Amino acid sequence: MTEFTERQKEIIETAIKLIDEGGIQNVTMKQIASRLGITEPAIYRHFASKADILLSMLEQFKFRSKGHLAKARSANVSNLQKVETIFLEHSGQFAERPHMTAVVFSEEAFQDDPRLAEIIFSVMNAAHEGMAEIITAAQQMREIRGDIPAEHLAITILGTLRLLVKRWRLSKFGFDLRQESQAVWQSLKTLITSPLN
Amino acid sequence: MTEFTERQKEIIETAIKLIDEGGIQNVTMKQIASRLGITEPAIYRHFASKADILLSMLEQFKFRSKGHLAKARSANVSNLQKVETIFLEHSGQFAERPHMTAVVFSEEAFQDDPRLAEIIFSVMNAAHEGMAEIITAAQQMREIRGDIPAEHLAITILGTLRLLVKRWRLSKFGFDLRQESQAVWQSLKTLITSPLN
Amino acid sequence: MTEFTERQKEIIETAIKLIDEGGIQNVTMKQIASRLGITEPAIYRHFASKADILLSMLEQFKFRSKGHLAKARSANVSNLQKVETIFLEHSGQFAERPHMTAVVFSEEAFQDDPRLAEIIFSVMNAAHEGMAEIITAAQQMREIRGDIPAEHLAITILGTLRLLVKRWRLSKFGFDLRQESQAVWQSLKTLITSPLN
Amino acid sequence: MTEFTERQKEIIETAIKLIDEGGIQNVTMKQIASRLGITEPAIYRHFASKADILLSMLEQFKFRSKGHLAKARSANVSNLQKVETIFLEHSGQFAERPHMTAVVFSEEAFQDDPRLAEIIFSVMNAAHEGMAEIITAAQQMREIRGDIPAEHLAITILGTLRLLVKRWRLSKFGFDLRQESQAVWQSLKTLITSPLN
DNA sequence: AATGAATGAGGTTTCATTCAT
DNA sequence: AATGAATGAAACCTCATTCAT
Repeated sequence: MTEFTERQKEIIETAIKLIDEGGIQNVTMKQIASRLGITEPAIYRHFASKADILLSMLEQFKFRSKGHLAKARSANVSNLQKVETIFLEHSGQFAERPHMTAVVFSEEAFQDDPRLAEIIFSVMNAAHEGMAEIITAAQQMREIRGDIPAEHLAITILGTLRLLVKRWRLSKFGFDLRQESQAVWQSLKTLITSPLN
Repeated sequence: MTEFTERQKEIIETAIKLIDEGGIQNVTMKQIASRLGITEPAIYRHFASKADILLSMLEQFKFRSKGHLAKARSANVSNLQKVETIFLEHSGQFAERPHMTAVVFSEEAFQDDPRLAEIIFSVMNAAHEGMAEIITAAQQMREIRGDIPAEHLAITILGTLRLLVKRWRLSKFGFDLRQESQAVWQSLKTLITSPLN
Repeated sequence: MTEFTERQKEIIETAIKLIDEGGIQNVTMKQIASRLGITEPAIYRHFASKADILLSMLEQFKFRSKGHLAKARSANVSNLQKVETIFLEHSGQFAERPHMTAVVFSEEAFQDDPRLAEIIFSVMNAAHEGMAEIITAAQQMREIRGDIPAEHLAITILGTLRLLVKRWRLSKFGFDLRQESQAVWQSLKTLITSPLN
Repeated sequence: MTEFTERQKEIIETAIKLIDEGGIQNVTMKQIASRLGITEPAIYRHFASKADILLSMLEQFKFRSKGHLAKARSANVSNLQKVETIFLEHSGQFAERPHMTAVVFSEEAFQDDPRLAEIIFSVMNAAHEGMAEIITAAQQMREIRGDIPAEHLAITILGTLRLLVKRWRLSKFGFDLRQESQAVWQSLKTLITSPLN
């Protein structure tokens, strides 16, 4: 939605990297400035405040997440495949930008600022609701087993994804996330499709 | 393991509450002191540093987690029931001490201190390995379906638990965690036990 | 004296308004620029420095004050009427440009810059001396009572004017300054003309 | 009313001196600290914020002003003498603490902060109303001429006092304020007592 | 076991100003 | 005549910690 200037993108990117390296506490105006080779006040030409930087960062993340979800939903494939797409594209997004995992799991640190907390909340909710909806449809089409509430399956699938990414991060990106996601997805698929009854 | 004095327990408890209320950034010596009605230097009579407080907090958490795991494993019940016990007791532990959920999800904030990060890592690992081990045994006893790697099932079960607790927290403890855990567990059980083939 | 370009006049006017709204501390290059819809560096095309803006503002004020004083003195009327003219024209000047009252009462804020302080000092002195001179003449002509030093009467008259304007300002311009000045002047006139002895 | 510790008194005193020397803009935490030979953070042990320092300063001033007014009013003397007492004690207060004049005339700079502005406003109002009340009583007792509204006389007397003090300050305390106040008061007394009619 | 006073390091932000364009 | 990007200095304030008592 919002357009960012080159410098703004650089600043956001730097903030993400800093979170990755040392958590939210590591994101200081001084650090951002020194990484970009400018002084602290210079940052204020591009963002009104530090909170604005984080806000923009999360909004960008929200925007992308929404995009992935919308794309998956509108695809002309079976509902089961939509679930697969969401699962794999989501993990693919992280595989591409490993730093970003730090942001997602720093959620708790954003609970401080209501505006930031709201974004986190809405992203999680959108993912959950979107997923539950597709699963419900899949169950009606008998693509996914119907003996388990869609809500529960949504939690299970997203929870699995999250923990997988978290473990990848804790291992310091020590395995191939894409490959592992594929394997885990096969297991999830087996779980949720049999028995079809 | 380690014994704590009354004051130390109070301090740790206060730190947990502060994390709950405003994240790690909310945990300052000033806040802790004012909550306990003492001055900041007084805290140093009980802990050598702030890091030590957090360390003790996490060690306590680790100690309890280990206890639950060990208890579940040594119980004289089926392996499937052991998994159930771990799942339900874990969520029960959170239901009893809602503040604690904040600590678990603040993991990321501990990553900059190697000692703290290590504890987080080992708790998560122990849970994962313990779970995988029990699942493997269950699969051999044909209590849990064998067509899916135990590793994946462990991630799915623990991931589901984590996300459920996270959602409980985000909802500001707006639903009955114990009840919901029971329901979700029934779904998980259905998923992992059928088809037995 | 000095001629100002249109932009310069706008800048000075804006500075006055800003002082009115939030005191001297509110006068920043950023504020001035944003009010005029230009950028900060643009201001430097019109004034060499911020101090120069304030200096021009005060010089303009000094110029006008001098004008009023000179006009009153050269008028072909009684000395008492000259005093009246100064009193009423001065308050009329404020009634017309209420913002300006803020500048007069921010005098103190100008004391750290010697150039600014000098202007304030000379304006006040000119008013005082001019007033005292006219009063002395009036006393010689027996238009104003002679039992009180002209110096003291000057302080009383100017002090009354100042406090009246100050009260008008504190009341947020809540009464009609012109009308009130007329009334107060009648009282002052009564005070200084009787007994003539 | 409020009791201050020794350090708090020192800090307030330092702030007053700093205002005296370079206006409100000169009052910085760094300046205060360096004058007291301590570091900036140390100040925060004694006052929660810079605004609190100024607030305390003004409250102290308000407290003293109220005291002088109350004392004058309750004295067992004629109303005219009460007016005299207020006039002379007020100027005496300044003569004793010349720095304080800077604070009074920096009023405008306090308009920024509503809490500070409120104090200034209430001090001025109390002085005005107290004065007007006493003058009214004096007029009823025929101690002060009755042909002029008490309100106007109050403005004239207080305005004279203010301008006198202001001139003393602008002259860099170049004359004896007490002596001059005495002289000016004699003039004022002559003005407001004759003719008694 | 606790306090009062203080500190060094560092946080975010604002300010007047400069410079290349 | 004006802008976009930047800067050095300085503002207020917070943090974990220390030390004498």
